Amino acid sequence: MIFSKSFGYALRSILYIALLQDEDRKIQADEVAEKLAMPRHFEGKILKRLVKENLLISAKGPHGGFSLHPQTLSTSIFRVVEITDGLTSFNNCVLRLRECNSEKPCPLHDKMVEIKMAMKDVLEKTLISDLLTEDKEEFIKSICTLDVEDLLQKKAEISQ
Amino acid sequence: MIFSKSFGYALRSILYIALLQDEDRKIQADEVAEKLAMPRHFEGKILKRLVKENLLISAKGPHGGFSLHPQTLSTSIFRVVEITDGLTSFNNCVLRLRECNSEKPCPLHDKMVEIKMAMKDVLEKTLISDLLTEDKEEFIKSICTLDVEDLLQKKAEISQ
DNA sequence: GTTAAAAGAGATATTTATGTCTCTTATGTG
DNA sequence: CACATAAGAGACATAAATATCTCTTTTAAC
Repeated sequence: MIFSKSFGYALRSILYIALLQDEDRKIQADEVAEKLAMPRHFEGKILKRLVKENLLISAKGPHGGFSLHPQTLSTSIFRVVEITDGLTSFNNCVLRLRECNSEKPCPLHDKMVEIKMAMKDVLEKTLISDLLTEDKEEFIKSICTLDVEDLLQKKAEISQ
Repeated sequence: MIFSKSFGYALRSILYIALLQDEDRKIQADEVAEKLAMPRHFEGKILKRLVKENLLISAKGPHGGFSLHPQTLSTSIFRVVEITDGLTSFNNCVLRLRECNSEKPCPLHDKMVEIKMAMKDVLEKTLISDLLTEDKEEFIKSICTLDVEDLLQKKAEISQ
């Protein structure tokens, strides 16, 4: 796969929190894990990392949980890839040759530079905010495996 | 990484064999492994697979070894990726959501289709023959970690 | 047909990514 | 301050990719 499974977990978590957070309500790791069908503690580590990287803000204790860092909506997908997968895909030779560069290119070098640049370009230009849509219900369906009705209802209950 | 380590081994092996094979001389797995610094038996499995997929031809016994299947020069890199890595990168959602498609797209779907198509296009249009150059010596340097002089000399000794 | 060379095949080992479990730390609330 | 809640952290487990080892099969050459 192009990106790790962790990347999928990270991005979906961010989007879920972006959509369902509220001034009155932070999102708990338990909820994210359950609603998005992720392994609870594995996801916990990813969220921790996202906090460390200033994409999320966390709060311990009762009514604690996660919320988006203010600047996260204008953060690129490329940044998320960087955090979960690192930049080796973009910086290193696909044939994994140490001495491959524009001076001493491997046979695939030029073709791959073309592909990588195109990919990087799309990822850098796509912001978290670009991925959110108006239709919350449809959106949540698109990143959840579970039914969404009780979920939106739950949010309504809490935020009122 | 975009492609597996196996892909690198496979492609480099094919290119090495393409370059150094001769009507008089097949290339042994031992030689490929040594010259391209690959783990001998892991590479053996990859070569076996390439034989099964009709990219290489093998011969057992003394003076046996591997040679290119006639059509391999006009085979695309995409085919090699398909053999070593499968097509999941191209066919599946990067967020690994089962129900992601053009009807019910995940938030990244359209962007990724764009990226994947661009990548697939380059890979399909790039043939093994496109990667080979006239300058054999430089070429071998570009896919080997070792010095090439004694290697070309060896070939000269054998093929005369 | 014996022998040596080389691929093929299967068992096992290691590494990396992913997943689970348990305990600790911090904090809001009564 | 006591307590419950939720994140954080570290030990341990499993799965998948990569790597190694040993044995078997095929075949050319004598």
